[in-house]
Amino acid sequence: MILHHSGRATAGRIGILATLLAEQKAITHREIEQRLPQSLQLDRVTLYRTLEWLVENGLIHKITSDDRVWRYHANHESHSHQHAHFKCTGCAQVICLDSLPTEQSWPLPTGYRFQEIELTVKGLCANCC
Amino acid sequence: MILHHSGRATAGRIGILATLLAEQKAITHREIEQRLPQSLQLDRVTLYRTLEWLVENGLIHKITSDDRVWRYHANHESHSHQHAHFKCTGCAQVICLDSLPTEQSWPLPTGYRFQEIELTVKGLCANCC
DNA sequence: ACAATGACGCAACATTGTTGCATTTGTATC
DNA sequence: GATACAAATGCAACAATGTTGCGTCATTGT
Ligand SMILES: [Mn+2]
Ligand SMILES: [Mn+2]
Ligand SMILES: [Zn+2]
Ligand SMILES: [Zn+2]
Repeated sequence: MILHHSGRATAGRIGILATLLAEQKAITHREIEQRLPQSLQLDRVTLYRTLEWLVENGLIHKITSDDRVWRYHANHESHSHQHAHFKCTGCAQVICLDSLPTEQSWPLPTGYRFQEIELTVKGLCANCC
Repeated sequence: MILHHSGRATAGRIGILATLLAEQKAITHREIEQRLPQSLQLDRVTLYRTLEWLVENGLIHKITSDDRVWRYHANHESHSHQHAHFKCTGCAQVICLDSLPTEQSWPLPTGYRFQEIELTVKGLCANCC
C-alpha cells in the first residue's frame, strides 16, 4: 500500500483501496460500501470523493456500463493501463480482460483524432451459463 | 417509414423516427425532445416509452456512454446490426462507425459464453480538434 | 503548540430514467 | 359510421446514482 501521492494517506483511502485490492472483479460504490469493515463507516459522499481521488492518482480505474453504474477496480500490475472488460448479462458482474483490443488505428472520419478505446464484451459468466 | 410492427403507427412514433432518421449522429432523449416539431409536444415518459418501443422493433438502436445518458440513432441499412461508435471527448457527440470490430473470439475465461461486443472509440471530432 | 490545508459529514440538489394509474386514442369488427 | 377493446398517452410520484456547498474536524509542517 504505497501512497506517495498528492494528499494524505487516511484510514478511509487505505481501507477502500484494500477493499478493492481484495476483489477479483470490478465492484460498484454500493458493493464497496457493504464490504467496508464496521470500523470504517464513512459517508457516501466521502466514498465517492475518495474513489475519485484514487482514480486521479492512478491507484484504481473505473468502468462505465450500460446500467449507469460505475464499477471500480484496483490497478494490478498484471493488466496494462488500457484493457477490455467483460460484463455478464446475467449477474451484472464485471471483470477485467487482460488482452488489449489492439490499438490498431480505427478508421475514423478525416479530421478526427484518436484518443482511446473502450471495449466491453458481453456474455454469460461461468455461474450464469 | 414502414411500420409493419406490433403496435400502432401513431403520430408520436412516426415523428420521433423521422427525427432520428434526419440526424447523422446519435442523439439523446433531451435532444430529441428539442428537435420535435411544435405540433408534436409529448410527455417525457411517452418519449422514453416510444424510444423503447422503436428499439424493440428494430427501427433504432441505443448506445451507452460514460455520461450515463442513452443516445439513439436510426437503423440505417448502411451499418450492420453490430457496429462500433465514436464519442468526442470535447463536445460529447456520438457517431456510428460502420466498421465492425470483428467478432474474433475474445479470449474469455473458461466457462464464459460470448454474446456481443460493445466498442467505443474516444477522441476529438473535426470541430473539436 | 499553532496555523494552514486537506479531508470529512451532512443536507440539499441535479440528472436520468421508471412505475402506477386514470384517460384518451387507434383499430378491428360489426 | 358506430362500438368495443386494447394500446398508447399524460400526469404524478418515485427511484437510483451521483454532485455541490459549506461548516467542522484532522493531519501535517513549522
Ligand atoms: Mn479493468
Ligand atoms: Mn450506432
Ligand atoms: Zn454472471
Ligand atoms: Zn467534438
